Amino acid sequence: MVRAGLTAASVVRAAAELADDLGFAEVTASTVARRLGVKVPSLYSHVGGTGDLRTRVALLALAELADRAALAVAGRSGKDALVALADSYRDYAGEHPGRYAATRLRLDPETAAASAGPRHAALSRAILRGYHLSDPEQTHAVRLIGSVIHGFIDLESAGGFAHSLPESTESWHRALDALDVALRAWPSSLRQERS
Amino acid sequence: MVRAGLTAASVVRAAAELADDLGFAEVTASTVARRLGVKVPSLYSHVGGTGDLRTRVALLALAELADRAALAVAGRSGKDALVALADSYRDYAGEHPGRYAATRLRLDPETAAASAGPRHAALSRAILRGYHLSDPEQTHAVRLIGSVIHGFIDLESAGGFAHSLPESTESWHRALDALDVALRAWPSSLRQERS
DNA sequence: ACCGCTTGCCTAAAGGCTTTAGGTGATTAA
DNA sequence: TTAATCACCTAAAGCCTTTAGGCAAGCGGT
Repeated sequence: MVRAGLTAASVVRAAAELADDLGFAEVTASTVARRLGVKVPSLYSHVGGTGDLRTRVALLALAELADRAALAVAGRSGKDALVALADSYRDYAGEHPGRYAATRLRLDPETAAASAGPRHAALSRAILRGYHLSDPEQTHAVRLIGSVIHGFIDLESAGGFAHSLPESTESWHRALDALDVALRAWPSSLRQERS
Repeated sequence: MVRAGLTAASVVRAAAELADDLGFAEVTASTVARRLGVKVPSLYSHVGGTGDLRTRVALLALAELADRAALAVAGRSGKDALVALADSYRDYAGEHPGRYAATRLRLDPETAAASAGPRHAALSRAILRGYHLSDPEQTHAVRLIGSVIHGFIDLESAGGFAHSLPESTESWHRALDALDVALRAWPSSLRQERS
């Protein structure tokens, strides 16, 4: 009997590839074992089961994405940095749809705190250095940036913009232009205005 | 043997309630049958199975949400209309988290076209009457509005903003203020600018 | 080189979910 | 009242998850 040489890492890698190929929902002990050419119970020595497997893929994706985003933002500022950050997310989602979907798995607070999640928040905050917002307003702005980026990618990947002109990439550029405008003219004091 | 009086509609209603209580992922033939006090195979006369059940919940939610949104927007214009539309989405997601999650189930194109989905798009477009954008720019703007609203609600419901000040409702108001600013100063010709 | 120990991967088995087939009793209409 | 319909049932097959326990591959010590 030739041993397959499984490790926790190799199992998770296979799960991540499977997620990208077939969708994150297809990541189960069963499908991963099949892909590895191994019987299902063999996974249980390396990984806790289907739930644990998904969590590990999420942590992997979060970390990979944070690495990419950090690299993209390094050496840029202002709108340049904003666009680089946003593009790194969208590109990652395009290349690794399953991993990106994994990114939004609900993690328990303890796991979330130990994940790369906080690095993502820190990157958004760093970008805002170019926009000169007060500290509490920065938090609101971080949330807006996250909403636009995540919301667009999610709708796009769900096929919301598919097969309808104009190109969704064009809309993406417009959304980032608009976000940049909004951040520069941050409306913290305009709350009372009527249109 | 007392008959339970199931109909397709009553089964879907039970499924929707179950989604709101336990999460959309818990909607299965099994859990719904349990909630209805009925054996699993009994559902198959009324509904096609787990997949069909989820699709029907999605269609129900899409229709309910479109009704609410249309009511909210009626008689308003400009920023008022934008805020009313956005709030109707967020309020619905708050009251019916499972149904809202169902809203983002991938439907096959035919089903999607027959759903209330197009009404949602039409509502966003209607709102933009107050912002005087050219037709192709309207499409970009519709996508941005969807991204901000959906992205925020999704991150909020995933617990992304939980337990960290300031209040997420405050951020929501800021995001809509910023969106209003962005729509009024729509950057269709500023694409070349550097920050 | 051999021997024993660790441990990786296996088979077996229990329990749950999905879905189809076919039966039985409750309701309805002649 | 009785016959027909149909709502809900039991039975059964197949897949997935997870635990328990076995066998043999490959390592460390001699």
